[in-house]
Amino acid sequence: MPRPPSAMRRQILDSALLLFSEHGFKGTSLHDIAVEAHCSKASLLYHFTGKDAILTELLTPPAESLSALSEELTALNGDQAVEAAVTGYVGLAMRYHLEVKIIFAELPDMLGHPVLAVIPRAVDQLADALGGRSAEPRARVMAQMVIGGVAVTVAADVDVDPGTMRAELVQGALRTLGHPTG
Amino acid sequence: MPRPPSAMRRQILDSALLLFSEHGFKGTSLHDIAVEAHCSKASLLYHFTGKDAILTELLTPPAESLSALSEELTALNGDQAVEAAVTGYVGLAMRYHLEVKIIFAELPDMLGHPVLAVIPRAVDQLADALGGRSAEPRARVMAQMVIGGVAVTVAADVDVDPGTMRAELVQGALRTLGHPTG
DNA sequence: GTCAGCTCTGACCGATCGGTCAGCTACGGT
DNA sequence: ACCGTAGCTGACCGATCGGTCAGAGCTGAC
Repeated sequence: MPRPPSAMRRQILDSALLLFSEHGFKGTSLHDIAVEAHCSKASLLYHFTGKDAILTELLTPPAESLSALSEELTALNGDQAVEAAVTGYVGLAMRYHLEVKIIFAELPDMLGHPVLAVIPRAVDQLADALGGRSAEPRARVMAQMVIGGVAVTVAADVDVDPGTMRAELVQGALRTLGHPTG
Repeated sequence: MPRPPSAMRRQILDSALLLFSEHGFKGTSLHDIAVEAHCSKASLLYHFTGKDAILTELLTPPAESLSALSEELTALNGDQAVEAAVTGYVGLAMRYHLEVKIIFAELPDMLGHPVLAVIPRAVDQLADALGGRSAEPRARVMAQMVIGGVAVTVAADVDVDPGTMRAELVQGALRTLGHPTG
């Protein structure tokens, strides 16, 4: 039964993303992925060096995007930084909502993963921008609340169209931070 | 090395709570708990019928508290409901922050657990109160954002004293929801 | 002294885990 | 027609998982 030759690799990644986001990384076995992708377990390990390699390939794009965002934010200050941080983070969270779910599902074990090693620093910079470069407890708590709130909301199954979701998340985050909504 | 007789059971629960909150339920083995509690794996299964029974005993108090809160909220409306929901939920989340971490770490698998079967309904009622009994997309998104934001912030290791944390979480949640802070 | 019972343990079990390996099949180049 | 190689697989491996079981050790009642 010849399948289109290069399709299997993509299919494995899609199946793994779905299952990881649904049952967690540790909660998903190679057997589960093989069944979902309609191939054998050995075939997974032909295309990928191991279970970890699948996760790495899935999480690399969002990790790099988050790093890039945090770099851009360092050049901004004040309201500009807050607004850019909010819209940028909301956009990333929505684009990679399944990956976000995987990452947040198994913190802090996930942060030990090499490909995610950049996250703590990126999140720190993000929180710094969200808090308006302030060291006040209020600012730090609110930054954490926004980061977590957006991540969980995006990972949850709220039946709202994406456009509304994005707009409400941005405005909600700005309100949380005590910023006047333009 | 004879230990005070009934101390072991409590010690097992404390060790399990710590490890579950740190590495997740699936990420913690009975061996890990036994090492942390300074006893044998077989001893765990003398005091508890299984790994699940340990989790059940840990999660029952917060689950019952959440149920009780959601019941109280049904009697309130408008601003009263919002304020009671915010302060009640923030208080619960802080009191049971380790348990919250465990629950949020492995959603939705955790929701399949019998002792947590009450949560979806309780959260729905909580979200309803937070959203001011409105069906608007904005209200539902904001309710989810508050629930998730508070949970993640409380589960994270933010170095802020509990009093400040509680006050900021309540005010932040009210701002997120667009409520005037008294 | 001795017996009953609570607490605790080492040894062991089947199941499942991630991963390895030899080999089958199909196909493109020559 | 032949062959090299990419794609894929069943069978198998050691490790670790949650859980079982017979019995050791201690303690209080009589």
